[in-house]
Amino acid sequence: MTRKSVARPGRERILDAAERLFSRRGFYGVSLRDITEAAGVDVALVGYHFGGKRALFKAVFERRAEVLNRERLELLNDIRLAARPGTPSLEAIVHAFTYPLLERSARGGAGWKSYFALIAYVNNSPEFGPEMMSEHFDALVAKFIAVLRESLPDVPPQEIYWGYQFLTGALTLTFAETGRIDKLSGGLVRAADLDSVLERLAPYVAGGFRALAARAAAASAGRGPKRPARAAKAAQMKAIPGEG
Amino acid sequence: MTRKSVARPGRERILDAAERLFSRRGFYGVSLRDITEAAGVDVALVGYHFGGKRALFKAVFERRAEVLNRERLELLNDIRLAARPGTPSLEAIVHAFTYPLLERSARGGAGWKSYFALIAYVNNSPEFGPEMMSEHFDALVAKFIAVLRESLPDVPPQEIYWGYQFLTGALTLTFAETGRIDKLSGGLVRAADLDSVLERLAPYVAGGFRALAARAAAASAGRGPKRPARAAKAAQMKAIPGEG
DNA sequence: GTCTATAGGAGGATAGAC
DNA sequence: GTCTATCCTCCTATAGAC
Repeated sequence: MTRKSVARPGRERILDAAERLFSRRGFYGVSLRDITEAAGVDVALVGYHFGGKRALFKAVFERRAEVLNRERLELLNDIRLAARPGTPSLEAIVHAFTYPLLERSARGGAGWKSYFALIAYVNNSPEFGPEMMSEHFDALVAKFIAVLRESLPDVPPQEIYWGYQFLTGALTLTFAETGRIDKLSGGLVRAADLDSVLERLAPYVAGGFRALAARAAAASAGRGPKRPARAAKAAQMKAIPGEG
Repeated sequence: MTRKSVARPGRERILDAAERLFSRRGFYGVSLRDITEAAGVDVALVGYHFGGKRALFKAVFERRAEVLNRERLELLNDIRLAARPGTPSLEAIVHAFTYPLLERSARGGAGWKSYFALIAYVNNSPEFGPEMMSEHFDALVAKFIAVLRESLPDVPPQEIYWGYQFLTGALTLTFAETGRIDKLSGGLVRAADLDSVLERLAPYVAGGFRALAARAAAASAGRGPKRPARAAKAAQMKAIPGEG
């Protein structure tokens, strides 16, 4: 018991502060001075530990990614075994995909909370999104999509990808916790109430997938019901003057 | 015909350039010098026309908001009249909510394309989201939610708000067009293919709302099926050392 | 590992000429 | 409405002492 409750070393304090600040104002909205001041260390330490600002940003993003992926993969395997010889329900698949994230955002502490807000920022960023999200999460996402396809064998793969895209959009906006829904609902619903999200996101998304499956089946059965008739008025788009 | 095809005035060129750049790198990722250089005007003009960088940002956001709201409200009224004496389908409501946006992002030109990417940025931003989105869109959103409630009279209002939250998350990630889904699907699905989104988002979301309705009905009928059993393994959360 | 000091540039804003 | 010129702050990065 030579070093019980050692002070958190500078490197970790920088990561913590960077995580918190990047998640609120993005990569460019935070200076190294902001971060190191919040961390209580000197600016020069960023160069020493990480090399530069961008490298620090990536380090923050990577720190918690693998923990999550391991846990999500375990859950996915659990439900596959439990469903044998059949396949897991859509609800179970989406639950396994989202539960480790929502659970940690809800009860993992402030660091995790910030981390998921950062995920929301990155996932919606044209600059960082494709590169950073793909690098750390696409391998796992591909596994989930494979299981979704097993559970929806007659559904064209495009439908699964679109369904996943809508899922990840809904999920990441939830992580952002901007509080807009609080205001909109007059306080009836709170963005921070992730237990409510946990109860609802899986059925919502499963319902969405089933609707896409039905739509695809109808569309392939001869000319089925296509898109809803567009109101004629919508076609008259008053462009801003001078814009093509 | 005294001034046919006048050169676009400086003020508009600044707005155009700012819209494009802000949508790609966010508020802090773009300097006034970046913007005015792209617009081909001097930096000082931003001060003259808008007052400052933040005011410019708000001006960009506001420029196209009311055009959209007017059109969406017209569509909403159209479908309400068409459905009389009943209420519109969930699909029709979601379609009216999203069609004007997706249509302009797809075929409104580069300015509109950037604008919706900017919406994605703002909607997911803890700093700008609640204030800017609420100010310009909440009045309209409240009207849509009212119609959703009419169409789902037995569903608790919280469910409608959650369903809306998931909808707006899916929609805004679509606007971001980061291209991640292109890579993930091996090119089978393209983020820029908004016609495919237009065909799928309304049924997906409608299916989601119906699933939330069913869940709420089951939950209120005595202790119905609660959340899926949490895999025990998920509880063991290996925290990062030192984090509470 | 941590700090001091500083280089060297980029940032937003604005006064004032035209 | 537009540009020139300039102020002063803030930025990232790094060399070097401890």
